[in-house]
Amino acid sequence: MQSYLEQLNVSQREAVVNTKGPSLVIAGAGSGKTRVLTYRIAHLLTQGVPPHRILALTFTNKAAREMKERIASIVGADVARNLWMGTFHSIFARILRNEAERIGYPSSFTIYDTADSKSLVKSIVKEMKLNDKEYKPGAVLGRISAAKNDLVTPASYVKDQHRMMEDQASKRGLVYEIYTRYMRQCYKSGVMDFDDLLLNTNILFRDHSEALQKYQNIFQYVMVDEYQDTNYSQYIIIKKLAEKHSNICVVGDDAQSIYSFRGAKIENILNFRNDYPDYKLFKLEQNYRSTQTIVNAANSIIAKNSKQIKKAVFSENDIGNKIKIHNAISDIEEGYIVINDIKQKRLKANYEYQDFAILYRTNAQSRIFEEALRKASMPYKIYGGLSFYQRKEIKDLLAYCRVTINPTDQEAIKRIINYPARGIGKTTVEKLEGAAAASGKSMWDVLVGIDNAGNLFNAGTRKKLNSFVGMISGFKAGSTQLSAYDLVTEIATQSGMMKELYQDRSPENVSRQENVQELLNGIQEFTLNRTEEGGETGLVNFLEEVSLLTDQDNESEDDINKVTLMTIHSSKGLEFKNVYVVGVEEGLFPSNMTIESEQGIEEERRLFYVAVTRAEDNATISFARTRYKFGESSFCRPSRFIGEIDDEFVEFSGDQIKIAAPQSRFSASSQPKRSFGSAPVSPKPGYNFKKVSNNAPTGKLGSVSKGSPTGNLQPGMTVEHIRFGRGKIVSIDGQLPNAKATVNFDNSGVKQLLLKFAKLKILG
DNA sequence: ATGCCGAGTGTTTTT
DNA sequence: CACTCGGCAT
Repeated sequence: MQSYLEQLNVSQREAVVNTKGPSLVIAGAGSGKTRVLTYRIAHLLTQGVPPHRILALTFTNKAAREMKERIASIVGADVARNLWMGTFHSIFARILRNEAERIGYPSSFTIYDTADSKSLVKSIVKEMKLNDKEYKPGAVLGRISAAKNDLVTPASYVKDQHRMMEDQASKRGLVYEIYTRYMRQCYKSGVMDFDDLLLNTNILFRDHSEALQKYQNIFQYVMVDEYQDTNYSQYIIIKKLAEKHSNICVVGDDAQSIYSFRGAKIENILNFRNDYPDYKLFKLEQNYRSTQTIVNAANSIIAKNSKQIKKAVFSENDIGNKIKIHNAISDIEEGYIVINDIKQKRLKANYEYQDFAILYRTNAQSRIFEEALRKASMPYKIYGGLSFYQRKEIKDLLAYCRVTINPTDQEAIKRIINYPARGIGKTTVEKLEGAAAASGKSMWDVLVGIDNAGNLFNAGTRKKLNSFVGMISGFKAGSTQLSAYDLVTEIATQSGMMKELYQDRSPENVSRQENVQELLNGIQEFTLNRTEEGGETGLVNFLEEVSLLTDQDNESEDDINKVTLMTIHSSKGLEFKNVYVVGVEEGLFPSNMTIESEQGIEEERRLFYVAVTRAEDNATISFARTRYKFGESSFCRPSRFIGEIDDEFVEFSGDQIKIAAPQSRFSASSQPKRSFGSAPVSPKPGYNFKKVSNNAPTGKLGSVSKGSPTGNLQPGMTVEHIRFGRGKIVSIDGQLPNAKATVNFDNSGVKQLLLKFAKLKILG
């Protein structure tokens, strides 16, 4: 009966059974954090706490799902399913859907993904006639998002001197105005973006105390996973919800706080003791995951950080192997080294493919490993490419669904109003947008009343628009009669999407057809699951789930025994027997974007800590001395982090490279600048230049390079191929590596010569 | 209104 | 390199 308690060590058990009052559980990497959370919930349930009075918040759907399954296996599925357990976003989307009217939203509100948000920002920038070079959608959206996560509304944004100054400094002084319009537009469209789900929950609780009280009463116990990753908005929600019963338990590890870029405040966990002075502290310090060497090495890394909660993570597992550090000549070679190592380990130590993970700082690094794995015919899976839900055909179909549920969803309308092509062009859409903005109505309302819109549109256009409205209204009518599956099937055919996709059997179209079919299957599956759980099965609910899903959430069965490739960020919470941390170079990891500030470096260091602590048996680190960036090869030097691991835990493979201490930030910033070098080349007239890359030379001479690395050319060097501009490679005599030229001092002359020469001789 | 082509530009990380 | 955008041609 109580057997689950016996599976815990002393501190874990303490954390599980002390359920009253505020608790802070500091859980070192691999210390059984999930186990504590699940058992704690199971413990509450066996003590008779009704499941629906427990709120458990996670950051990923995957974490929530796994926890739910584990709890179900202890207390039974029918109890577990009534828990309020899920991601912040999904739980509060659910609450907002119930309470939407209180804050002026339709309960059928739809959710904008990042692409929708960017597109909206873009049209606002355009509408305001601002320079889109300065007001880049991504950057502006970042500012808006940061403001929302700090609960700064447009009105208080203007008064926030710090923000305003930052905006002015980056020549984006009007962000506040864009923010204002953005909010207004979303409100008018009945949509929320990701941040709104949290912001609006805050607004709901701030302005409607009866709503707050309702949920305060329901949630007798509040639990939060990965508390170090909460932002201010989330922090306030939790604080308010837990106020009444004070049974709040937060679990996290300050050493693994890696999401400050999206507003996470490590202070939330550091200051927990100030918020709840009568809190109990539980420290989980025994790591069950990794070898002693890995744990100790990781400790030596994180010790370099200043801000942290003191803890002594230790392992009683085997000592294990030292962390191997590979020094590769190039990024390509790094790929081979890693793949060969996997090959050998797999054979020698009987590992399966799934026991290996390659972790990198940026998604762009995946390609090289992908290629190497493919060449070696090893199975692999990549996380973080464009996910299923971001594919065009899926977004299109989902946009139809969104418009059906919520016709005022403007970005969704814009996406499908002319897809498949029905002769409603850009100008018409712009006029519609203008009319909507001028009248304060939503675009849909303008569309519905199009015949009264004066002579803004000619009769032909009006006819087309009316038929679009008719189609959507038809879908909407169907939405009350048909099951979600039948409705979406209907939408796919009636809209003409199917016809478009089935008009030919090109490979792309076939794959699109399959994707649409997969989405339909997904709806079917969703309906079945929800029916079983007694949940809601409407299309709204499906859309909500889908909007908050990430690609990690749909792993298929045949993806199991494969080598995993992912960013370090997405590896958090996971573990693998063998981990390769690759591209550990200055400028890449730590990223150039972060090295300006100590805070930035500390976060990168935590990221490095996360990477190394994913490993159970072996952690391998590698760096390359040259790497392709922007289509050009450039020199790199090993990351300062490599030098920060205590020597006793590492072992260099091949030449040991001295890891220089980072220099002053001016010189540390990186790779040698590429230079024109002095670049006389003596191509003889008559050579054939052949275009190798997509783009022809622009006429700007970028660099002349020797072999692949671009470096400072010295007189006397032999040049092997020539580039113009960025990534534009021109071969001589049709052969890239064989064309030679010699560098001499005459720089400008050579530029001219090359320029002229290239222009004349380019073929194709 | 749509589509192709060259040119320009940029890389952190993501619920 | 990969992606997007603007311009020009259809």
